[in-house]
Amino acid sequence: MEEYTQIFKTLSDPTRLRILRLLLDAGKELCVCELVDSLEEPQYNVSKHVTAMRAAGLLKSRKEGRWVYYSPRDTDGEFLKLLSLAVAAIPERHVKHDRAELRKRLKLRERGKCLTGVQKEHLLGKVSS
Amino acid sequence: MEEYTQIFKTLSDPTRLRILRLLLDAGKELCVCELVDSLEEPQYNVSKHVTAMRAAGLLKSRKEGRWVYYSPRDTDGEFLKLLSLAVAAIPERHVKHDRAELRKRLKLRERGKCLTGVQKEHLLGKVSS
DNA sequence: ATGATATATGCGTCTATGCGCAACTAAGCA
DNA sequence: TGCTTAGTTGCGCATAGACGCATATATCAT
Repeated sequence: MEEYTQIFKTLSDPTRLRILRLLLDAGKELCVCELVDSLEEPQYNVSKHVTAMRAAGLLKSRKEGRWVYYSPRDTDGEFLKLLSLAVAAIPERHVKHDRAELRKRLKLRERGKCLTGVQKEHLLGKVSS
Repeated sequence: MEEYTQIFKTLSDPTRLRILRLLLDAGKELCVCELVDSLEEPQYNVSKHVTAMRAAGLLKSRKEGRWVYYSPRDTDGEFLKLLSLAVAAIPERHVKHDRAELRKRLKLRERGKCLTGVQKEHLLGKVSS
């Protein structure tokens, strides 16, 4: 069962659950800096989380230039399909804020591409300089 | 989101996931000693896990004499309903053994009631005497 | 090449959690 | 009243995981 408990464990962290839900709602791949600005979590943290989710088989990634776009992995099995539906069924009020931040952030795209990094400087994970 | 991450965390342990799946498959409430003999996990361990699952809102319990019967809580919301379907969709080979042990154990019931405690003595959690 | 930028990762720390053991509660029975 | 039995709970240990910080990698621009 470890194959399945691993997936539940991955979703047992608020940041990771928010990431998956945001990606499911967005309907398009998002890069790390867009996730950072939407979730308002430090860059190194978001990066670690998406890496873990990718390892768990929940996300796939695509590198384009300096950017890495993440999206939900195609749900091959019935289990993952139903699990995604469950996550998508979390009432909207829990995800409203993240979605609003994402909408703002997506306005910075041009021709559908992300052209800049993290906008909220205090989320970079660097302290001085 | 903690309300939801808590549920995922609860299912991120193999024993707890097996308990839920077994209860979903059984279609009837099971007492602790029946779970112990089916899962072949120590009694105090199973007890702790079902207590945690009950606290997380996944199970309900009913006491009858010396026995406590557990069953999946009625899934009021869409989220829990889909989550239960996902757990029920875990391929059968992962739960075959537990189910076989449960089938054997249920033969000890009389008039639909459990009349005895843990049969596999080494799972009691007591060591000597 | 040099520097800037997007993302990833290694390390130390702190907290959370699962397990084994032992003691406890509660219900039935002699 | 005591003994047995089904289940629960508190404690200590060991491990796993999340975070912050610093640094590393990789790509692009000048």
